[in-house]
Amino acid sequence: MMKNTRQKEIILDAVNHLKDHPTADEIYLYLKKDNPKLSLATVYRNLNQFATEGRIRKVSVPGDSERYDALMDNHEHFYCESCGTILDIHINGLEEHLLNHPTMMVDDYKLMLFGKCEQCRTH
Amino acid sequence: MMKNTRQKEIILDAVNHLKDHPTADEIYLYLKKDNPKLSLATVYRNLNQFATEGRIRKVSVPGDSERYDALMDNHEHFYCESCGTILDIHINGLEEHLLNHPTMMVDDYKLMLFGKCEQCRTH
DNA sequence: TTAGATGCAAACCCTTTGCTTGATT
DNA sequence: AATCAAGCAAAGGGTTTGCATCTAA
Repeated sequence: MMKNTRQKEIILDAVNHLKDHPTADEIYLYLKKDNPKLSLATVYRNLNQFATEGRIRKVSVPGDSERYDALMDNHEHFYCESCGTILDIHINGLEEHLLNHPTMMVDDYKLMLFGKCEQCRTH
Repeated sequence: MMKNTRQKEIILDAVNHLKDHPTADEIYLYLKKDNPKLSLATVYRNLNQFATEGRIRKVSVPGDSERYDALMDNHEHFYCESCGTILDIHINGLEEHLLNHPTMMVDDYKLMLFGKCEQCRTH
């Protein structure tokens, strides 16, 4: 069975606190400041464990590091091609649209939308 | 300007011929049989070039190698979690659904559907 | 006390790059 | 002849793993 460690606690807190879909390395650097002995391997191991347990989610950006998201409700991701920000967005009726394929039994999906965010479009 | 080489020709042919969304390495091994001097770097370089030119498409599977697809029409991908096969599928009205977000200007998207394919469900 | 977690460094895997040689235009 | 591409090997970057030590239960 799983043990509760200080590392697990601060890593999960960090994903919750850094709401911008951080990479493992960003989480590591963020925590390293106050926890100088923390190791990157521990960050990876725990993120993987949390993801397996369904406590957080991985967000893949093609050709880039894996990112982590503590928001577990139903939402999509928008990747801004100018500034690299990942925004959470909602698309009405998408889940039903995707899971109700006539012949395929789809039980999950990963979607990434691309474009320029509001900020980058107007500045 | 770009030069026409035998390597470019056979690599593009291979992606067209191997319709199962092969990885760079699979393409390399497939071609290596008849072209023993072919190098993996050449395969990668040309696949990237073709993708940039819009002649083929990259298909990302989270946590796996990049795959390549010569089919350029509008379709989605279904990843079978049992056998690893990637199937081409069509989802009616999806493009409009995704590109017509009320506030975001979405100009592209990547979608991967997950489940078990017909084969794996019935055997 | 002991199973499980951490830290560290090394290993891994996929992909890209530097450089010399080779081929196309 | 000039330029671009190929081949090879080495480097790169992100992620995982082996192992000794440490810590929660």
